[in-house]
Amino acid sequence: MPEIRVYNTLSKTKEPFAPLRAPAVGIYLCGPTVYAEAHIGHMVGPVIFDTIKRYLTHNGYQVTLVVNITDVDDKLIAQSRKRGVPMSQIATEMTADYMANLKELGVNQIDYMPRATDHMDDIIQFIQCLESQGYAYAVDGDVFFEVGKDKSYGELSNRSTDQQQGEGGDAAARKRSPSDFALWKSAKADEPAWDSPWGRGRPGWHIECSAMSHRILGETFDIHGGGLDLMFPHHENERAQSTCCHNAPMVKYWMHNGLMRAGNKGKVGGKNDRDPATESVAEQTEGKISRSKGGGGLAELIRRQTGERLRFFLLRTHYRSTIVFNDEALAEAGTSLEAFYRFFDRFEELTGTSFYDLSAAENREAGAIDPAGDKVLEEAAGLREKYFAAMDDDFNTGAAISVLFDLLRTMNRHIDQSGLDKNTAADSPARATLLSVAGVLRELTSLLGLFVKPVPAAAGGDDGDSGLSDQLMDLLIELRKTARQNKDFATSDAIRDRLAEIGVALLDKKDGTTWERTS
RNA sequence: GGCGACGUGGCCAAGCGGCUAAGGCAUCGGAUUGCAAAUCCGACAUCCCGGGUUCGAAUCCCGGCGUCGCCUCCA
Repeated sequence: MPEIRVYNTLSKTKEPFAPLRAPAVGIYLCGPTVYAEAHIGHMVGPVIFDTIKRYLTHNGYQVTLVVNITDVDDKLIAQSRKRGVPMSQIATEMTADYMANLKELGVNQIDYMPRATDHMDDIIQFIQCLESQGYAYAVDGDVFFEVGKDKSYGELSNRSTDQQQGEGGDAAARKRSPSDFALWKSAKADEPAWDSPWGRGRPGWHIECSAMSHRILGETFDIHGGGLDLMFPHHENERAQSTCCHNAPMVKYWMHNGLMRAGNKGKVGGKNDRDPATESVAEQTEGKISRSKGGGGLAELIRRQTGERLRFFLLRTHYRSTIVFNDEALAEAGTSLEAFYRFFDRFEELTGTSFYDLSAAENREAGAIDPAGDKVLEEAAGLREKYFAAMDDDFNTGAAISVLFDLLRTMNRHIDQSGLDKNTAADSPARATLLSVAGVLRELTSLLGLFVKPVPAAAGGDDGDSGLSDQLMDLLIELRKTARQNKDFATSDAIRDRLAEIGVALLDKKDGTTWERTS
């Protein structure tokens, strides 16, 4: 098995990936607290871990990926009051929004999405486990974790306990130390509540992750992921809870993805002439993206940009680095994606087969190709190696994607140089070579969750009269063809220019002219 | 104040001590095309600054400057 290396936040180094119970791998990714619509930043973790699971699976591992939904929390209660609807309704709505966004981005590798409210028994048992071992104490219906009892507390986020502020408010008086945090919060009269040994109440923020990861993945599991902003206090507290309850390490590898930032890098013309009415959310709020700053509306963003473009945009950069997000950057990602779509068209024209219908290799070994002296295949085999080397190295999707472009060039060059066209014999070696290399591209892009299905036709379609548009276009192309044959280029160019003005591009190719919408 | 990340061509972005510093966007040449588009070929960086370690550093260390994040809710 090839060596995969993973950056572990706990050790601050890349470590060889050696799962506890290979080939089984357990991954727990912190999902959202569902009190508001998701924003683009919420997708970074799901996309990278979806990709990581695809990659590990391809390498022979059997991965269980868990993404939790935290559906009970102070913010949900606040939202519930504000809107005058039950907390559960808000949770249901926002969970649906989150899942719809995941689907649009091609995130389909998640095995479990446990909800905190479905695991109250596990949560209560977990707190009892801590209480019985002296790590937790109850005061007037609240239960707190005593941070001072955990000697390894702070190791993950690299802080000492005397730096901790801990939550203030009315709970402060009941805590033994300011850095202690709530495991269970007693409920006020109008708050959602569950019965517990300490009275009616609800879980604190971190305990649901400890309880649910334990329930599904066990006391110690392989990978725990989440955004960098969760490292403290969330993950530090989770780790303390789980480690103390089980007297065993919680996680072998802690992986944290970088955060996304909104910004105007180009800023030609400065900020003054921006029109808030037409700007995206990202442009309006420079700096950190968060719900409290108005982030959100991801569904709308997806509608404008397509999920694939967003996924590609996220994968272009290494998962641990900060991504500056704005419409220009997204547009650039879209532009570079076009080269693939054009190739897919070209491929289909030449082979009569849709790239999307090619089947990806089952696993890493099965995908290997035998060049048998073919220069083009040798090149492709080398590029495939390069791709895997990049992915083996802490899932370097950015470097891996560069290989995709190399592969594209290899194939286009091969088509150009071999003179392949749609009349080439089906059993010609040049065709076979193209199909082999395309097979590699299919394998490598599937691993990134890219190009799994054709992009929907350009927005603003023809609705009812698409048949008519096609017929009109056929007519215009026919007329222009005649003009060109008569060397009447003034007419042929006029047709093309006028069509361009109304958003239709004509593309003259070897064996005919095609058209497409440009706006 | 404490902790941490980052600074690579016009822009984005790989690189983790040693091949000619990936790839994308943009730009400029060339092939191809009636002209375009697409495609292919080629051009375009010594890596924020200053020291140091080393036979050798974009890559390690120290010191600056700059940007950003966490320390309170946050993917």
